[in-house]
Amino acid sequence: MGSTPTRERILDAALDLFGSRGVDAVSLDDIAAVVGVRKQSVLYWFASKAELVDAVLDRAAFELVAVMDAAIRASGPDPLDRVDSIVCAVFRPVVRRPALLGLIREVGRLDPHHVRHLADRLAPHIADARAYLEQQMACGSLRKGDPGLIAAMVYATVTGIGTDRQLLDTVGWVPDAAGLRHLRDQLRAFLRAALAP
Amino acid sequence: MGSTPTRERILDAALDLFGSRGVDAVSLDDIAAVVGVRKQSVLYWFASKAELVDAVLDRAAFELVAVMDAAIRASGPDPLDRVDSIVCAVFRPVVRRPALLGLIREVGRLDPHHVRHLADRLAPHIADARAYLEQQMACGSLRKGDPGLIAAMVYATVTGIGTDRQLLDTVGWVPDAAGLRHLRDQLRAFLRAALAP
DNA sequence: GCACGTATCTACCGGTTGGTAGACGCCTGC
DNA sequence: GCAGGCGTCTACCAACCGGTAGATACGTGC
Repeated sequence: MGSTPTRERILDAALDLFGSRGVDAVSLDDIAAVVGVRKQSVLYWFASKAELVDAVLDRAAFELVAVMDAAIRASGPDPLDRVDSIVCAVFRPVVRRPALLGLIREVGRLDPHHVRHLADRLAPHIADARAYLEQQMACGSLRKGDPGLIAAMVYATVTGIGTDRQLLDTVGWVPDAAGLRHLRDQLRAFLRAALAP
Repeated sequence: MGSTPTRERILDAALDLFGSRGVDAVSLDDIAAVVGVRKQSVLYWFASKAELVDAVLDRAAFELVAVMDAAIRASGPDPLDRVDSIVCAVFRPVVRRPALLGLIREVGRLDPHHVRHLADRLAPHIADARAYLEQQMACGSLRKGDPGLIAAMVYATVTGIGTDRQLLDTVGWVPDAAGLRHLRDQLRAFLRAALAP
């Protein structure tokens, strides 16, 4: 098939399948079929399904953290603008690949081992975000509140919107290019109103 | 075992297991073991796993809609108070049974058939909520915006908080009785700030 | 030419899955 | 007492799961 190395194509296919259908509902055969290879070749690159799950989680977390870091570095000093630009930056990969957030949301149902694995990798970034929010609240640039909870609510709102497309359909929203921009701007206004001091 | 009829105990156990681990990760044997019966007795009451899934979804949707309806009837005319009392009302069953929202969020990964089944059941309530929001926005009692999206964001925020306990742990929040009240009040303030005109 | 490492394959294994067939006990009406 | 429905059971099945073993093709260095 393509020239991309097999290992990368396996990670790619696994991310999409795990994220959209759930880890337990996807067999190694399913992944192999997408890649155009046999299950045993998947097990050649990843010694077990658990190891593949870890690798996929690593990659998804890395990609999202990279996107958010870039957005933070590119944004101005105002914390509301900063949240705004993070949302915009995260929105693009998320609507292009709904499986990304779907996968992260899967974590809660996996073995505690996977949870710890991902938590360790994200811990420093979460601590940074928390410290930043705390500081901005202290100097009055953000509504006061528990920074951990505020971060959790922003996360919950973004992931909820990003992953529940099918449920969004039931409230009468059909995703097209203009609709996506509209959705993103509504979400930004929603968060801005909730966080302004 | 208990005096509750087997069928009800099966639905109960299935809701908890499906919601916490995911439908595909739960076998009929798992459910039967919790109920204290053999898998074949489960298949006596529900002709197939798909039929059981439908019944469980029906029940969860019915329970949540009933709780929200009661909260709406008990609340005053102010739309912000109404949202507030819905959040409070939903919060209780949700923290007591995290599987409830976990199950509803599972819907997106299931067969389109299940999605349609649930959507049909919820459609009238969603239409009501939408019309109500539209009216309150028109007369200036709520921030203006796409009512479908506003509803979706409220939903996303509540369900995100309700279901991502393990991820919340990673941002440093441990759930106890006082913490739960704290979380609920933060969430109410968050939504109130986001929806106020 | 040949040994070696790499990447993939076919063939298979034990265990588990959702689902079927049929027997067993138990209550109830007659 | 007994016929029949009801609920649960044991026994089984084909399909599928993750994973192992071993063969095959294809370089590449010597």
